[in-house]
Order: sequence, then structure tokens, then C-alpha cells
Amino acid sequence: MTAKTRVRFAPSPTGPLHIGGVRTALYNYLFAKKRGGDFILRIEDTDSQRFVPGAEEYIIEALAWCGISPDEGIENGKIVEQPSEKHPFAPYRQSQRKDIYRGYAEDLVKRGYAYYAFDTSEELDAVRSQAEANGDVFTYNYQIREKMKTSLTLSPEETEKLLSQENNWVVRFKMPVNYIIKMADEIRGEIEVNSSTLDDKVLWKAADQLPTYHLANVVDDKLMEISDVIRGEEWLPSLPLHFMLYEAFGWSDSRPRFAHLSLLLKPDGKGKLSKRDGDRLGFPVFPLEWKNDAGERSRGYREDGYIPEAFVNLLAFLGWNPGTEQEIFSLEELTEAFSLERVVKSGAKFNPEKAKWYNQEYLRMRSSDTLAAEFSLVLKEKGIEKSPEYTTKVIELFKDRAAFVNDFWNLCDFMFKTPESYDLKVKEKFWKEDTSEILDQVIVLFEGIKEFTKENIENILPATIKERGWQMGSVMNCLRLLLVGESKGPGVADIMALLGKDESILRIRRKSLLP
RNA sequence: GGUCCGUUCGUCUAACGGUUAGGACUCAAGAUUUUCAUUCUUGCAAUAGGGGUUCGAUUCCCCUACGGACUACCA
Repeated sequence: MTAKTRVRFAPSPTGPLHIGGVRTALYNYLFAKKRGGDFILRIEDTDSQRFVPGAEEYIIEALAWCGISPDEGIENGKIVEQPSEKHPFAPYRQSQRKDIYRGYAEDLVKRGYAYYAFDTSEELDAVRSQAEANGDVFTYNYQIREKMKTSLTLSPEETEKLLSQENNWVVRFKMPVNYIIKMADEIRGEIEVNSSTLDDKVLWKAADQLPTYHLANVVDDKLMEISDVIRGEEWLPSLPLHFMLYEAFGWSDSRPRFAHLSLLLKPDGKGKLSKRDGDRLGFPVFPLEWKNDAGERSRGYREDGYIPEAFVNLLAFLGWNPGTEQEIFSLEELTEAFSLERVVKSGAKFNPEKAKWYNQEYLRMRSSDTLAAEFSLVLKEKGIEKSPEYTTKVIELFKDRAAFVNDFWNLCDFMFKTPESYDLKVKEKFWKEDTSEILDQVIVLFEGIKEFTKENIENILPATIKERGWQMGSVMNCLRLLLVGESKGPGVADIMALLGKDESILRIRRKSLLP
């Protein structure tokens, strides 16, 4: 029998989650749900220096907006702090688990896998700059540790003394020499690294009594019975360390499987997508809007009008595909179709155009009622009150032309207010000497239509134009000019039927206002 | 510099040794819509380079180039 699938998303609350992080969370979620497993949210806040207020709440809200609901770790929108049946491994915030880690670090020291290091930051800096002066890059490794002030070089008595006197010592992992670490990655296959190229990473710090990422991560994954670790590629270089840690703890048999996701890249140029790219390139890099301490806003997909399902869909396809030609997937369908085997190895550049296309597809799937309700908020801001029925009919007519709800105003503002300006190029092209007089006749014609429906207008107007020998192009385009103000929009009959007889005629009469 | 990862149309990707290298986005052209948009049709456009292995390489191996990540008492 295989153990239950349990995955975790473990962000650190150092700022807003960006879309790469959301994608990692999504893949974890899909992977777990596909296998009937659990998706756990854990907050890795072991760096007290970089903690950003509000970031944790942001992460929770962003996941919720995407429809990704953790099975464990949050309850009622809050990180769980007390163990319960549903959340047996609480607290899920590492800063509240700090007492757990020291014992593990000391256990490693006792058994010879780690050691105490007493170097001050000044001493470290000195060695580092000396190495740089020699043209080398400083790494705290097996060659260096023999020269430093550690429990390896000091006598047990001295070590004990320093341990009790000093409060800024650390525990470092004692990386073995010349050992070939063989690892497997679910996406990349076999990877081998010689341990001699690795350094002695700090595992635990006396100064703040906190572990570093590496220790906390391995310990918590073990304690929380994580079966599969799916995380960003930036963690690949520390995978050997993590493997060694599992080995040192004697946990190799229950070690989770690992999968490292390629990074999301800038749409132009080079490098991984960063927080600044969004504002520079004109698309959001964050799921939700974020305001920093300085009051600067970074755009969010939610605030930009993206439909969460569309956002999730497009994110899923950045580095994964189902192998079929289907591109539109609900969260449920994604769950069904997802597999790590179909995750691509190379980094994906984010494509804002395609993102827009996805939203358009989802917008069309929404009912006109729903869209009208959302659009009425925009109308309200502009001080326009119209019945939901009317707004729905307008949306119905304009739905296929929009990619976002926010597009509607530019598309159909003339359905809500009489045009105040007119595109004179249209007038120049289509307005003839007799146009004004013809339009007077058209008004009379419209006044005679009892039921001012699209069908009736379509039956009567073109026939009359032909009958009386008017120019179709001239009359229709001038009519449009008066109704819309420019050369755009749905059929003239559609517009008039919705506008109603009175408003339509009123707009035609305004021909006298044309310059 | 070192370690590791990667490289198919402009972009996202398919093709797990045999295809006219497929699809989507973008772009262009045409049709429809007497407007605009939609829709439909068509088109443009790629295996980084060089060596192997093989009857046959996008696919396997090696080298080079390029890109990326990491190289903190950050995650």
C-alpha cells in the first residue's frame, strides 16, 4: 500500500505571491486532488527580518480567489495554530513551531552530521573578502571549516564555553567530502552531484533561535508526512543538501518525491519574471492588487478584470499541457487531466496576449445576466441607472466584442447616453445634400411603426430605402452616425430596437447639431 | 568563476527513432456583416550549431554556443 498523497505549498510571507508562486500552488493542488490527496498550506516565516505585514493574508486571499482551497493549514481564512482532527500538524506557521527545530539540529551535531560554528559576521566577512581578493568565490566548505572557529576545531570544553557565553553561534551541516549524491526529480530525471562542490549550510541560528529554510523545510515535510514536494526550480540547487539531510536524519526511506518546476520568464528580454516587470510591461504579475509600505500599487489580475477561472486556466498552461488540443479547462477538468509527466522542463515566457484571449473565452461562457450585474457597477460609477433587463439585453448584443467587463463601456456607451460628439469623417463620406431631408422622412417612417422591434425595422427600413431610390450606404451610415456618434457597433436595427422609438428618433433629430 | 537545469514557429506548446514537424496566441489576406467587432477560410512562421549512434534522428549520446537558477546566519 502506498502512503496517501500529501503535498504542501509553502510560501514565505515576504511580499505578495506572484504568478509563478500561484502556478506552483496550482500544480500542487491539481496533483493532490487528482490522487485524492491533501493540499496543505504552510507558512515559512523563519526569516523575521523579511516578514511583510499583510503578505500572509494576501496569500490566503489569492488562493481563495483562484478557487484553490487547502485541505489543511487554514480554517476560516486563517492559518491554523492549534492542532485539531482536521489540522493535526498545527501550527502551520513555522515561527510558531520554532521549538521543534533546535532538537533536530542538535541531534545532527551529536551524531556527527553537523557542528557548531562560532564565527562572527566580521570574521566571515574577512575570510570572504580575502577569498575575493585572491579571485576566488568564498564557500564555507570542507576546506574552510577546518580553519574556522567551530566545534570541529575547538576542544569540547571551549565549545561548551562558547555555547553558553555566546548567542550568535549557528549549527552548520557537515557536508561529506567527495560523495556522489544521486537524486531523482519527477520532471527532470536522474541528477548527480558531488558533495565536495557543496557548502556547509547553516541549519539553525542561536541569535533568533530559528532554523533556516533547509532545516525547517525538511523537518516539517517529514513531520507533516508530505509525500511529494513540487516547488520552483530555484530550489534545485539545494536538493542535494536536502537529500543529505534526509539521509543524516535516517529518513531516506520516507523521503518525499521531488519535482522542480521551471520558472516563469519575462515576456521580453531575459531572466525570471520579477515583481517590477508587471508595471514596466503593462500586465500584472500578481493575482491581486498589492500596495506596499510606500503606498505604491502593483496591479492584480483580479482588479484588472480577469475571471479567476480564466486566470487559473492560463496559468495551468504555462508549463503544462494535456497533450490534446483542448485549451479551455475548468479547475475540475484540470484536476482530471493533470500529471507531472506532462509538465515541460523549460521555462515559459508569459504572454499577455494569450492571457487576454483566455479571458475573452471565459467572458463568453458567462451568462449575460452575470456580466450585466458586473457591468452595472461600472454604470453606477458613471451615474447611470438602467434596469437590469435593459443592461442584460445590451450585454447580450455586445458580449462577443469584449475580452473584459471593463471593455463594455467603450463598446456600448452610446446605449446608455446620447452621443455628444460625432465622427466627422463619417459625415464627410456619407452625408449628401438630400440626407437631412431623407432622414426627416425616415423619422416619419419610424413614427409609423407600431411595434418598434428589430424585425419590424428590418422589414420596413431597407425596403423603403430601395423603394424611394435612396442610397443604402449613405442612409444607413448616417443613421448610424447619429445613433452612435461614430462608425462602430452592432446592426442599426438592433441598436434602435433596444434604444426604443423615442430615443432613436430624438437622436436622429439631433442631426441639426452636426457641424 | 563554480554547481545544476534548460534550448521546436515571435510566444505557449505537440510529435516519448519513421509526420508534408501539428495546434493555440499574435500578425497578414479573403469571405460574411452596406459600419466596427465577431465568425469562418487561407496564409506567414520553428527543430541553436557541430559531431556521433542508427537503415533512419526534433527525439539517444558527446562537444560548443546561448539562456536560466543557485552560489547568505533569505526563502
